[in-house]
Amino acid sequence: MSMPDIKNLVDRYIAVSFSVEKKAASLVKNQIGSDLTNDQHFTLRYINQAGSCTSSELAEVFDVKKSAITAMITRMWEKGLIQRTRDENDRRVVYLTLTEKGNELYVKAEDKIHNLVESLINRFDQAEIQQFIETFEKLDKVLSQSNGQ
Amino acid sequence: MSMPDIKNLVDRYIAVSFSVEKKAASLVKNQIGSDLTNDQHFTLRYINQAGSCTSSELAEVFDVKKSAITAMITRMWEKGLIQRTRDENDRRVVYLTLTEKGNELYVKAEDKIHNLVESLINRFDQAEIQQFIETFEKLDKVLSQSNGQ
DNA sequence: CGTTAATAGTTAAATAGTTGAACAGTTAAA
DNA sequence: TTTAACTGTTCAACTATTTAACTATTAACG
Repeated sequence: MSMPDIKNLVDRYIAVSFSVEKKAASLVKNQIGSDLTNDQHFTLRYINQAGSCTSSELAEVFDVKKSAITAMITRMWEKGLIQRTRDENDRRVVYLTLTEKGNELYVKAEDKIHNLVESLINRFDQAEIQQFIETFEKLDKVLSQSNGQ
Repeated sequence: MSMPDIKNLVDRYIAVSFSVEKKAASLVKNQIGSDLTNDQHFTLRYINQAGSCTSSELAEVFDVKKSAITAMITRMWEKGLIQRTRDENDRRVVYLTLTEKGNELYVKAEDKIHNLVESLINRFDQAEIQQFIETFEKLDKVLSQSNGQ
Protein backbone atom coordinates (compact mmCIF):
# COMPACT_ATOMS: atom_id res chain seq x y z
CA MET A 1 0.00 0.00 0.00
CA SER A 2 1.70 3.19 -1.18
CA MET A 3 1.75 6.35 0.93
CA PRO A 4 -0.20 9.17 -0.71
CA ASP A 5 0.94 12.63 0.30
CA ILE A 6 -1.08 14.85 2.58
CA LYS A 7 -2.37 17.04 -0.24
CA ASN A 8 -3.84 14.00 -1.95
CA LEU A 9 -5.60 12.91 1.23
CA VAL A 10 -6.97 16.41 1.77
CA ASP A 11 -8.35 16.54 -1.77
CA ARG A 12 -9.95 13.15 -1.42
CA TYR A 13 -11.44 13.93 1.98
CA ILE A 14 -13.04 17.15 0.73
CA ALA A 15 -14.46 15.41 -2.33
CA VAL A 16 -15.76 12.32 -0.59
CA SER A 17 -17.25 14.04 2.43
CA PHE A 18 -19.26 16.34 0.21
CA SER A 19 -20.34 13.52 -2.05
CA VAL A 20 -21.42 11.20 0.76
CA GLU A 21 -23.29 14.00 2.51
CA LYS A 22 -25.28 14.80 -0.62
CA LYS A 23 -25.98 11.19 -1.53
CA ALA A 24 -27.02 10.24 1.98
CA ALA A 25 -29.41 13.18 2.10
CA SER A 26 -30.89 12.18 -1.26
CA LEU A 27 -31.27 8.58 -0.18
CA VAL A 28 -33.09 9.54 3.00
CA LYS A 29 -35.25 12.03 1.09
CA ASN A 30 -36.20 9.52 -1.61
CA GLN A 31 -36.52 6.33 0.43
CA ILE A 32 -37.82 7.62 3.75
CA GLY A 33 -40.18 10.38 2.67
CA SER A 34 -42.13 10.82 5.92
CA ASP A 35 -43.24 14.46 5.56
CA LEU A 36 -40.27 15.51 7.70
CA THR A 37 -37.33 17.51 6.45
CA ASN A 38 -33.86 16.42 7.53
CA ASP A 39 -33.62 19.24 10.03
CA GLN A 40 -37.03 18.46 11.46
CA HIS A 41 -36.13 14.80 11.86
CA PHE A 42 -32.88 15.68 13.64
CA THR A 43 -34.78 18.05 15.91
CA LEU A 44 -37.32 15.39 16.81
CA ARG A 45 -34.47 12.94 17.45
CA TYR A 46 -32.72 15.36 19.80
CA ILE A 47 -35.88 16.12 21.78
CA ASN A 48 -36.78 12.43 21.88
CA GLN A 49 -33.40 11.49 23.29
CA ALA A 50 -33.30 14.39 25.71
CA GLY A 51 -36.90 13.86 26.81
CA SER A 52 -37.35 17.60 26.88
CA CYS A 53 -35.16 20.58 26.05
CA THR A 54 -35.13 24.34 25.46
CA SER A 55 -34.70 26.49 22.35
CA SER A 56 -31.37 27.78 23.59
CA GLU A 57 -30.09 24.25 23.97
CA LEU A 58 -31.13 23.36 20.41
CA ALA A 59 -29.55 26.58 19.10
CA GLU A 60 -26.24 25.64 20.69
CA VAL A 61 -26.32 22.00 19.54
CA PHE A 62 -27.22 22.87 15.95
CA ASP A 63 -25.04 26.00 15.97
CA VAL A 64 -27.73 28.35 14.68
CA LYS A 65 -29.32 31.47 16.13
CA LYS A 66 -32.21 31.10 18.55
CA SER A 67 -34.59 32.80 16.13
CA ALA A 68 -33.96 30.00 13.64
CA ILE A 69 -35.01 27.50 16.29
CA THR A 70 -38.13 29.51 17.09
CA ALA A 71 -39.13 29.42 13.43
CA MET A 72 -38.48 25.70 13.07
CA ILE A 73 -40.25 24.79 16.31
CA THR A 74 -43.22 26.94 15.34
CA ARG A 75 -43.59 25.07 12.06
CA MET A 76 -43.50 21.72 13.83
CA TRP A 77 -45.81 23.03 16.55
CA GLU A 78 -48.31 24.04 13.86
CA LYS A 79 -48.22 20.46 12.58
CA GLY A 80 -48.89 19.19 16.09
CA LEU A 81 -45.53 17.47 16.51
CA ILE A 82 -44.10 19.49 19.39
CA GLN A 83 -45.47 20.91 22.63
CA ARG A 84 -44.34 24.11 24.37
CA THR A 85 -44.57 24.25 28.16
CA ARG A 86 -43.56 27.27 30.26
CA ASP A 87 -41.43 26.62 33.32
CA GLU A 88 -43.45 27.61 36.39
CA ASN A 89 -40.39 28.62 38.41
CA ASP A 90 -38.55 30.55 35.70
CA ARG A 91 -41.18 31.89 33.38
CA ARG A 92 -38.65 32.88 30.73
CA VAL A 93 -38.00 29.22 29.95
CA VAL A 94 -40.07 27.14 27.52
CA TYR A 95 -39.67 23.37 27.54
CA LEU A 96 -40.07 21.51 24.26
CA THR A 97 -41.42 17.97 24.19
CA LEU A 98 -42.77 15.66 21.49
CA THR A 99 -46.49 15.16 21.21
CA GLU A 100 -47.74 11.62 20.73
CA LYS A 101 -48.11 12.37 17.04
CA GLY A 102 -44.58 13.79 16.89
CA ASN A 103 -43.16 10.75 18.61
CA GLU A 104 -44.98 8.31 16.34
CA LEU A 105 -43.81 10.13 13.21
CA TYR A 106 -40.25 10.24 14.53
CA VAL A 107 -40.13 6.56 15.51
CA LYS A 108 -41.52 5.48 12.15
CA ALA A 109 -38.96 7.54 10.20
CA GLU A 110 -36.09 6.60 12.50
CA ASP A 111 -36.88 2.93 12.05
CA LYS A 112 -36.64 3.27 8.28
CA ILE A 113 -33.36 5.14 8.59
CA HIS A 114 -31.96 2.42 10.83
CA ASN A 115 -32.86 -0.22 8.27
CA LEU A 116 -31.32 1.86 5.52
CA VAL A 117 -28.05 2.43 7.39
CA GLU A 118 -27.93 -1.20 8.44
CA SER A 119 -28.24 -2.32 4.83
CA LEU A 120 -25.34 -0.04 3.95
CA ILE A 121 -23.18 -1.16 6.86
CA ASN A 122 -23.82 -4.80 6.10
CA ARG A 123 -22.04 -4.39 2.79
CA PHE A 124 -18.77 -3.85 4.65
CA ASP A 125 -16.47 -6.09 6.58
CA GLN A 126 -17.46 -5.51 10.19
CA ALA A 127 -13.94 -4.82 11.41
CA GLU A 128 -13.49 -2.25 8.66
CA ILE A 129 -16.72 -0.39 9.38
CA GLN A 130 -16.05 -0.49 13.09
CA GLN A 131 -12.63 1.08 12.59
CA PHE A 132 -14.22 3.61 10.25
CA ILE A 133 -16.79 4.67 12.83
CA GLU A 134 -14.14 4.92 15.53
CA THR A 135 -12.03 7.25 13.42
CA PHE A 136 -15.18 9.19 12.53
CA GLU A 137 -15.85 9.63 16.25
CA LYS A 138 -12.29 10.83 16.80
CA LEU A 139 -12.79 13.35 14.02
CA ASP A 140 -15.95 14.50 15.74
CA LYS A 141 -13.98 15.16 18.93
CA VAL A 142 -11.26 17.01 17.05
CA LEU A 143 -13.92 19.18 15.41
CA SER A 144 -15.43 19.94 18.83
CA GLN A 145 -12.08 21.25 19.98
CA SER A 146 -11.56 23.27 16.81
CA ASN A 147 -14.95 24.94 17.17
CA GLY A 148 -15.95 27.04 20.17
CA GLN A 149 -16.09 23.78 22.09
CA MET B 1 -11.20 -5.15 20.80
CA SER B 2 -14.75 -6.31 21.51
CA MET B 3 -17.30 -6.79 18.74
CA PRO B 4 -20.21 -4.34 19.06
CA ASP B 5 -23.40 -5.58 17.46
CA ILE B 6 -24.76 -4.13 14.26
CA LYS B 7 -27.41 -2.05 16.00
CA ASN B 8 -24.76 -0.31 18.06
CA LEU B 9 -22.74 0.49 14.94
CA VAL B 10 -25.83 1.82 13.18
CA ASP B 11 -26.68 4.08 16.11
CA ARG B 12 -23.16 5.39 16.29
CA TYR B 13 -22.91 5.97 12.57
CA ILE B 14 -26.16 7.95 12.50
CA ALA B 15 -25.07 10.07 15.46
CA VAL B 16 -21.53 10.75 14.34
CA SER B 17 -22.28 11.45 10.69
CA PHE B 18 -24.84 14.07 11.68
CA SER B 19 -22.54 15.60 14.28
CA VAL B 20 -19.52 15.81 11.99
CA GLU B 21 -21.59 17.27 9.18
CA LYS B 22 -22.91 20.05 11.43
CA LYS B 23 -19.57 20.82 13.04
CA ALA B 24 -17.69 20.84 9.75
CA ALA B 25 -20.24 23.24 8.28
CA SER B 26 -19.92 25.52 11.33
CA LEU B 27 -16.15 25.45 11.17
CA VAL B 28 -16.12 26.39 7.50
CA LYS B 29 -18.74 29.08 8.08
CA ASN B 30 -16.87 30.61 11.03
CA GLN B 31 -13.27 30.26 9.89
CA ILE B 32 -13.57 30.67 6.13
CA GLY B 33 -16.23 33.35 5.80
CA SER B 34 -15.67 34.35 2.17
CA ASP B 35 -19.15 35.71 1.24
CA LEU B 36 -19.96 32.31 -0.29
CA THR B 37 -22.49 29.88 1.09
CA ASN B 38 -21.55 26.22 1.23
CA ASP B 39 -23.70 25.41 -1.77
CA GLN B 40 -22.26 28.30 -3.75
CA HIS B 41 -18.72 27.18 -2.96
CA PHE B 42 -19.50 23.60 -4.01
CA THR B 43 -21.05 24.90 -7.22
CA LEU B 44 -17.99 27.00 -8.02
CA ARG B 45 -15.78 24.00 -7.27
CA TYR B 46 -17.75 21.79 -9.63
CA ILE B 47 -17.66 24.31 -12.46
CA ASN B 48 -13.99 25.01 -11.83
CA GLN B 49 -13.09 21.34 -12.06
CA ALA B 50 -15.34 20.70 -15.05
CA GLY B 51 -14.16 23.85 -16.83
CA SER B 52 -17.72 24.41 -17.98
CA CYS B 53 -21.03 22.64 -17.43
CA THR B 54 -24.79 22.92 -17.86
CA SER B 55 -27.67 23.43 -15.44
CA SER B 56 -28.98 19.94 -16.08
CA GLU B 57 -25.59 18.48 -15.18
CA LEU B 58 -25.51 20.39 -11.89
CA ALA B 59 -29.09 19.37 -11.11
CA GLU B 60 -28.15 15.73 -11.53
CA VAL B 61 -24.92 15.95 -9.54
CA PHE B 62 -26.53 17.84 -6.65
CA ASP B 63 -29.79 15.85 -6.95
CA VAL B 64 -32.06 18.88 -7.02
CA LYS B 65 -34.55 20.14 -9.59
CA LYS B 66 -33.32 22.27 -12.45
CA SER B 67 -35.30 25.26 -11.22
CA ALA B 68 -33.23 25.21 -8.02
CA ILE B 69 -30.08 25.42 -10.11
CA THR B 70 -31.48 28.28 -12.18
CA ALA B 71 -32.15 30.24 -8.99
CA MET B 72 -28.71 29.55 -7.52
CA ILE B 73 -26.88 30.33 -10.74
CA THR B 74 -28.86 33.55 -11.14
CA ARG B 75 -27.80 34.70 -7.68
CA MET B 76 -24.15 34.02 -8.47
CA TRP B 77 -24.52 35.54 -11.92
CA GLU B 78 -25.86 38.73 -10.28
CA LYS B 79 -22.73 38.83 -8.15
CA GLY B 80 -20.58 38.47 -11.26
CA LEU B 81 -19.20 35.06 -10.35
CA ILE B 82 -20.60 32.99 -13.20
CA GLN B 83 -21.05 33.49 -16.95
CA ARG B 84 -23.83 32.06 -19.10
CA THR B 85 -23.03 31.25 -22.72
CA ARG B 86 -25.52 29.79 -25.20
CA ASP B 87 -24.36 26.89 -27.35
CA GLU B 88 -24.33 28.03 -30.98
CA ASN B 89 -25.15 24.58 -32.35
CA ASP B 90 -27.85 23.59 -29.86
CA ARG B 91 -29.45 26.81 -28.72
CA ARG B 92 -31.32 25.11 -25.87
CA VAL B 93 -28.06 24.60 -24.02
CA VAL B 94 -26.44 27.20 -21.75
CA TYR B 95 -22.85 26.68 -20.69
CA LEU B 96 -21.82 27.87 -17.24
CA THR B 97 -18.28 29.07 -16.59
CA LEU B 98 -16.55 30.99 -13.82
CA THR B 99 -15.72 34.62 -14.37
CA GLU B 100 -12.30 35.83 -13.32
CA LYS B 101 -13.87 37.20 -10.14
CA GLY B 102 -15.64 33.90 -9.50
CA ASN B 103 -12.45 31.95 -9.96
CA GLU B 104 -10.47 34.23 -7.65
CA LEU B 105 -13.09 34.01 -4.93
CA TYR B 106 -13.25 30.24 -5.27
CA VAL B 107 -9.49 29.72 -5.20
CA LYS B 108 -9.12 31.91 -2.13
CA ALA B 109 -11.83 30.06 -0.20
CA GLU B 110 -10.68 26.65 -1.38
CA ASP B 111 -7.16 27.39 -0.21
CA LYS B 112 -8.42 28.17 3.29
CA ILE B 113 -10.50 24.99 3.34
CA HIS B 114 -7.47 22.96 2.29
CA ASN B 115 -5.46 24.40 5.16
CA LEU B 116 -8.28 23.70 7.57
CA VAL B 117 -8.73 20.09 6.47
CA GLU B 118 -4.98 19.56 6.46
CA SER B 119 -4.75 20.76 10.06
CA LEU B 120 -7.47 18.28 11.00
CA ILE B 121 -5.92 15.39 9.11
CA ASN B 122 -2.52 16.07 10.63
CA ARG B 123 -3.92 15.25 14.04
CA PHE B 124 -4.32 11.61 12.95
CA ASP B 125 -1.94 8.80 12.30
CA GLN B 126 -1.52 8.84 8.54
CA ALA B 127 -2.28 5.14 8.07
CA GLU B 128 -5.47 5.55 10.07
CA ILE B 129 -6.73 8.54 8.15
CA GLN B 130 -5.81 6.92 4.86
CA GLN B 131 -7.82 3.83 5.74
CA PHE B 132 -10.65 6.07 6.88
CA ILE B 133 -10.77 7.91 3.57
CA GLU B 134 -10.64 4.66 1.63
CA THR B 135 -13.63 3.27 3.51
CA PHE B 136 -15.37 6.61 3.05
CA GLU B 137 -14.83 6.31 -0.69
CA LYS B 138 -16.22 2.77 -0.67
CA LEU B 139 -19.27 4.09 1.15
CA ASP B 140 -19.63 6.74 -1.52
CA LYS B 141 -19.71 4.03 -4.22
CA VAL B 142 -22.25 1.98 -2.27
CA LEU B 143 -24.43 5.07 -1.97
CA SER B 144 -24.18 5.66 -5.72
CA GLN B 145 -25.53 2.17 -6.34
CA SER B 146 -28.30 2.59 -3.77
CA ASN B 147 -29.44 5.84 -5.35
CA GLY B 148 -30.79 6.29 -8.87
CA GLN B 149 -27.88 4.51 -10.53
C1' DC C 1 -35.60 48.47 47.82
C1' DG C 2 -34.81 49.97 42.94
C1' DT C 3 -32.23 50.40 39.04
C1' DT C 4 -29.39 47.95 35.96
C1' DA C 5 -27.61 43.41 33.81
C1' DA C 6 -28.33 39.34 31.96
C1' DT C 7 -31.25 35.68 30.19
C1' DA C 8 -35.01 33.19 27.25
C1' DG C 9 -37.55 33.58 23.75
C1' DT C 10 -40.20 36.02 19.91
C1' DT C 11 -41.00 38.99 15.88
C1' DA C 12 -39.97 40.98 11.45
C1' DA C 13 -37.41 41.79 7.24
C1' DA C 14 -34.10 39.98 4.25
C1' DT C 15 -31.71 36.24 1.86
C1' DA C 16 -30.69 31.28 0.26
C1' DG C 17 -32.35 27.11 -1.21
C1' DT C 18 -35.93 24.00 -2.53
C1' DT C 19 -40.19 21.81 -5.07
C1' DG C 20 -43.87 21.50 -8.43
C1' DA C 21 -46.28 23.12 -12.22
C1' DA C 22 -46.66 25.66 -16.21
C1' DC C 23 -44.26 27.53 -19.91
C1' DA C 24 -40.92 29.06 -24.22
C1' DG C 25 -37.73 27.90 -27.39
C1' DT C 26 -35.18 24.44 -29.77
C1' DT C 27 -34.14 20.05 -31.73
C1' DA C 28 -35.27 15.23 -33.00
C1' DA C 29 -38.48 11.71 -34.67
C1' DA C 30 -42.61 9.96 -36.82
C1' DT D 1 -44.78 18.72 -40.91
C1' DT D 2 -46.74 17.64 -36.99
C1' DT D 3 -45.55 15.53 -32.74
C1' DA D 4 -42.50 14.38 -29.09
C1' DA D 5 -38.51 15.18 -26.35
C1' DC D 6 -35.24 18.19 -24.30
C1' DT D 7 -33.09 22.62 -21.92
C1' DG D 8 -33.86 25.99 -19.34
C1' DT D 9 -36.80 29.67 -17.07
C1' DT D 10 -40.61 31.74 -14.32
C1' DC D 11 -43.71 31.76 -10.56
C1' DA D 12 -45.89 30.58 -6.17
C1' DA D 13 -45.25 28.36 -1.99
C1' DC D 14 -42.44 26.62 1.44
C1' DT D 15 -38.22 25.67 4.80
C1' DA D 16 -34.18 27.42 6.85
C1' DT D 17 -31.25 30.97 8.15
C1' DT D 18 -29.29 35.72 9.99
C1' DT D 19 -29.53 40.29 11.98
C1' DA D 20 -31.65 43.54 14.75
C1' DA D 21 -35.13 45.15 17.61
C1' DC D 22 -38.19 43.83 21.09
C1' DT D 23 -40.92 41.58 25.46
C1' DA D 24 -40.88 39.44 29.57
C1' DT D 25 -38.60 37.67 33.33
C1' DT D 26 -34.95 36.95 36.67
C1' DA D 27 -30.45 38.19 38.90
C1' DA D 28 -27.08 41.48 40.73
C1' DC D 29 -25.61 45.08 43.46
C1' DG D 30 -25.22 49.54 45.48
